[in-house]
Amino acid sequence: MESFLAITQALSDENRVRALLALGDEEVCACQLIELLELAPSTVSAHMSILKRAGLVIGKKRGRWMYYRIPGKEASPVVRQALAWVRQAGADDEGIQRDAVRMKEILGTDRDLICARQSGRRKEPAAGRETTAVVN
Amino acid sequence: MESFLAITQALSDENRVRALLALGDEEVCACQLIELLELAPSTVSAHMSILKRAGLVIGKKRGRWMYYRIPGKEASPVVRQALAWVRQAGADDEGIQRDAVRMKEILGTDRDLICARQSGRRKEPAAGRETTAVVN
DNA sequence: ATTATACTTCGCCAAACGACGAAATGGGAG
DNA sequence: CTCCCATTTCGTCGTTTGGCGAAGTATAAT
Repeated sequence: MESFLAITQALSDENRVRALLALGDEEVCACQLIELLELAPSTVSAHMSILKRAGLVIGKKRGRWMYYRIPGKEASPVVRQALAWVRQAGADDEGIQRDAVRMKEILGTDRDLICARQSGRRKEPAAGRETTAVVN
Repeated sequence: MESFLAITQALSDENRVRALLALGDEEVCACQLIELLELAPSTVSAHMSILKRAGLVIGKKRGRWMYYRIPGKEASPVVRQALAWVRQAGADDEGIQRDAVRMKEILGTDRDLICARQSGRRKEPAAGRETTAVVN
C-alpha cells in the first residue's frame, strides 16, 4: 500500500506528470526538464526525487549532469501498469502534446546553451546599469 | 489532464483507496463504509465526494441511505484502466485483504443495527444517568 | 406536523505540499 | 589546488488537505 500510495501521490501533481511524460523513451537531463517546466531548479529536483521514490523514474548521474529515464522491465508490475495508464491518459491531452513538441526542440538544442541560458536567468535582476546610485 | 489529476488525487489517500476497494462489486451504504474506516461521517462523506468527482464511484440515494458502487462500462476508459490498476495493486495488499474480510462481516450485519451503533457512538459522553441535573 | 435519523456542508485546526532562494554538495576544468 | 557550475538540501512562506464536531438538509417514522 505504501508503494502504491507513493505512485498515486507522485502522479497527483500536474508538473510531475508533465515531467514524467516528457521523458518519453529518451534519457533527459535535469536542465532540460527545468527548461520545459519553467520552474526553479530546486523545485524540479524535488519533483524528480518524488518520482524516483515512487519508482516511476530512474536517475543516473553522468559527469556534472543528472539524467532521468523511465524504467523498463526492471520496474515492478504495479509501476509498469501505472506507466501504461499515464501514457495512455497523456496521449489524449492537449498540454502533454504541446510539451512533447517543445521537448523535441529542447532535446535538439545544445545542453551547454540551455544551462547557460538558465544561469543567466538566475542572476541579472534586470537590464539596469550597475553603476547607478545605490538605493539607500 | 484535469480529470486525470482528479483520479490520481482521489487515489492518493489511503482511506479513499480502502473505501474504493471495499466496494468490490457490491452496492454499499455510507454507514457501512463509516463502520469499516472508523472515521467521522463527515470525513467519509468528503472522501466519497472526492471519489465521485473523479468518476471512480457512483452514488445513489435510496430512501434515507446513500449507496455507492464502482461504475461498469459507463465509465471512461481512463477511469476503467485506473480501476483495473487499483484492484490489481490492492489484491496483493495485506490491509486491503483484511478490509475485505471485515467488509463481509459488515455487509452481513443488519444496516439498522450498524446505524444505531454509530448513533450511540456519536452521543453518550459516558455511561452517565440521563436523569441527572440539567446542565445550567 | 413533528420528530428522528442518515448524510452533507461549514468552519476550524494541524499537518502536508509546492514553490522559491540561499547555502551545501560533488564533479569537471583551469 | 582552486574555481566553476549543475544539482540537491535546507529553511521559509502561502496554500491545500484531512480530520473533527456543529449546524443544515432531506427523507422516513410517529
